[in-house]
Amino acid sequence: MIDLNSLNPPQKEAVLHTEGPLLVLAGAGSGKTRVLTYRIAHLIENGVMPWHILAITFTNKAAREMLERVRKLAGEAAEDCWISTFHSCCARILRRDIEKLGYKRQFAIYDEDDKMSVIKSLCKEKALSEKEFPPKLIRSAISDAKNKMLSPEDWLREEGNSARTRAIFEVYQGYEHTLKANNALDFDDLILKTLELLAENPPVLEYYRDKFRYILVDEYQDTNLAQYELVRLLTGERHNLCVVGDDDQSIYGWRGADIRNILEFEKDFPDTHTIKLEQNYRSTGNILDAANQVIAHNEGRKEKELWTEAEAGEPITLYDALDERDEAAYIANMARRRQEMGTRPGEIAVLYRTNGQSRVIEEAFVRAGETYRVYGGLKFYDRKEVKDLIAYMRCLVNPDDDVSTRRIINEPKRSIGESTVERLANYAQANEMSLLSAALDYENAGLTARARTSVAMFAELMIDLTEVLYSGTPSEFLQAVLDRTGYLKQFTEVKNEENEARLENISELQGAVTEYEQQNPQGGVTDFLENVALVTDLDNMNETGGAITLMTLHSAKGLEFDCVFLAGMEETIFPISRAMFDDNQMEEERRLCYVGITRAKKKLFMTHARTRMLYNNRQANQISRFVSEIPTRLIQGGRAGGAMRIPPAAPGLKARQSYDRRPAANAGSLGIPGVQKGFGGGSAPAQPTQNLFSVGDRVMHRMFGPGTVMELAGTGNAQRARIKFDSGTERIFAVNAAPILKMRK
DNA sequence: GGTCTGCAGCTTTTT
DNA sequence: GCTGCAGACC
Repeated sequence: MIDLNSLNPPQKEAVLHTEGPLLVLAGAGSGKTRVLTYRIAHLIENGVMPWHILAITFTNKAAREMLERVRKLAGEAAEDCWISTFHSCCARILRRDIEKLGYKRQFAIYDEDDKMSVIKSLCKEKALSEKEFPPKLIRSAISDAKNKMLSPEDWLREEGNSARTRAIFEVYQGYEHTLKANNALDFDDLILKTLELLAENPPVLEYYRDKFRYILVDEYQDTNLAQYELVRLLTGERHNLCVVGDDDQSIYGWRGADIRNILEFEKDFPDTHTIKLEQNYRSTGNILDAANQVIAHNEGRKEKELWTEAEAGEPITLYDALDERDEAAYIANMARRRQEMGTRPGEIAVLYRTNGQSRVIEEAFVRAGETYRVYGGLKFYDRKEVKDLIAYMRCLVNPDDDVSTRRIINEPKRSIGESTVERLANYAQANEMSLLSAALDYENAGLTARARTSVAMFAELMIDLTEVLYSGTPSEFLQAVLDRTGYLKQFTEVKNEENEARLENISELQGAVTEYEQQNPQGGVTDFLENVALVTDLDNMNETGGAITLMTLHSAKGLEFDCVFLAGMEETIFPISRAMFDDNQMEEERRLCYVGITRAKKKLFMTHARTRMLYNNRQANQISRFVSEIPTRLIQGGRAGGAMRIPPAAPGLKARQSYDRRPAANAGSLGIPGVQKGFGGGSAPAQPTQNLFSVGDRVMHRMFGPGTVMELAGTGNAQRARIKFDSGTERIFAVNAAPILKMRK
């Protein structure tokens, strides 16, 4: 029996209001997941069959967590609910019935890379220059169009017919043809094709409408038009739809998420009951206050103000770092300090705007001997050797998949070059067959004698492997691929670090396949591949357990930690430069900041660096406007304490030190009271004994900006330098005390 | 057909 | 500073 008394009145209301459309506007940390899980458990307890419940979340991680929590409340019955992401849910529906749309059941799911290669080859075919039509731009145009449910023709109509749009239109059209011919869907198609399937097949629609009598959608603010339509279609007349969201946490506008879906829900479902959850149970007062203040700078939001009964707690700590390495060292140091104060490492997170920022922070953690875990970034399944092996699996499961066939036809090298592939491709096109079929038909494909031999061997190999595919388990199949292609040979012949790493990745892939097999005994290679495409990277990671978490602000959504670091609080980093001139994008950045702040339960650190290496360029950024939007009363003064000085990188660390570092005294103020200063105000001893500067060196000074060393006197700690700044000013400094950085030439 | 080298472009964020 | 690609050379 679940106990509803642990819920506050609006939460309880949301759980009990089971019939009819329900909109729950749930601020950050207001117990949204709690409401959803209790609601599901409550439904089950009141006689709703679990298989009549569909709960959609935004990430796999969230889905798993929700399932876990429902299981705790409702027991085994939870297993019979569908709790999944939009994309997995659609893939599941499509695996069953996609043949009705003229696809085959073993359809492939294309990732961004696959899409790119399709687009690039189409551009080539149509002789479009990559300068004038960057494939990336075309890719996003196509994705935008799909998110808005526009066919190529619709899109052209909307955009207007010009030479330019016409060209993109043709690529879009060709792209659709190619994917269909390859029996492949991209991420957007998963939603669109499901919609199509349901819209065109009344019995199928009826089946799912009857099946899903209660639908719940989490993170509703992040749904796009297609997803919204899908939900609406599935809901049917029953209208037992409960959506939970927070317009202030909409951070996927760039992916087609349409905030209007939440703002206009009440219009779309006139009998909607709306409940607001405004009491925050997560953060202490100061953190919540800061979050409220920041988000208040946005316009066009649903008015709400989070409040808490919790005490004010610790103030927010802002650290003013000299550069990104100082910032990283500070974070590592403070993370250590918090642990000494009793915080478990799994309760600490470092959040940043772009994945690229993680590297320096990782290096600092390595140096500090800290265990950490990076989410996102370069994904396991993106590594070349892993992709190659996956491509073997893909093209044997789905022989229409020319993209995968192309990838492995000469991998490892088997003397099938560009021209041979082109010949095969032409033959395939002329005979409306797949590239793989053309290879199997090598005798008639018009190849040179030499090429014919190579292709014949390839064809043999593929036939062999197909047999294993149908007779063996996925892991046996992968083993066969490795054995019979000689794929490993290229990495075992020469022993070096890189090859070791690749071999390790391959073992890891084998491990992943085996693990998948154990967890899904009835699953075949097709299921494994679907898992690879949809469940990707981080979801497969074990519980954060004992490690500090590093991730982007985007992936942090929905999570919470006792102690959070927001790194890189600088203009052009966060907010990111491209949002500077677009009000909508700027508001989205601000929402992202709001998301970041509200991840913290007890302690929030913000850091920014005065100069930062970006694109091989050292730049000095202003402190982020978001920091200035937080009242100074919430921000702590005081010192960082221990010296932050970083020893030179150990040789094995691969850390790049691009300039020499001096301890700084009397760090300047940025006009924000109580800002902690870099290097603990010069408490670190000046270490080097040899001269750091020489005449002609370019340097950067806190206040005076860039300049050139004109003259030097003395050595070591006593060295003084006359510096002429670009602004015209000339000064003499005691080198080891002045806030000067030597810049790389 | 394979391999090496030098250069351009690049980083938002993710299912 | 890294990656991917084009062009040159074997």
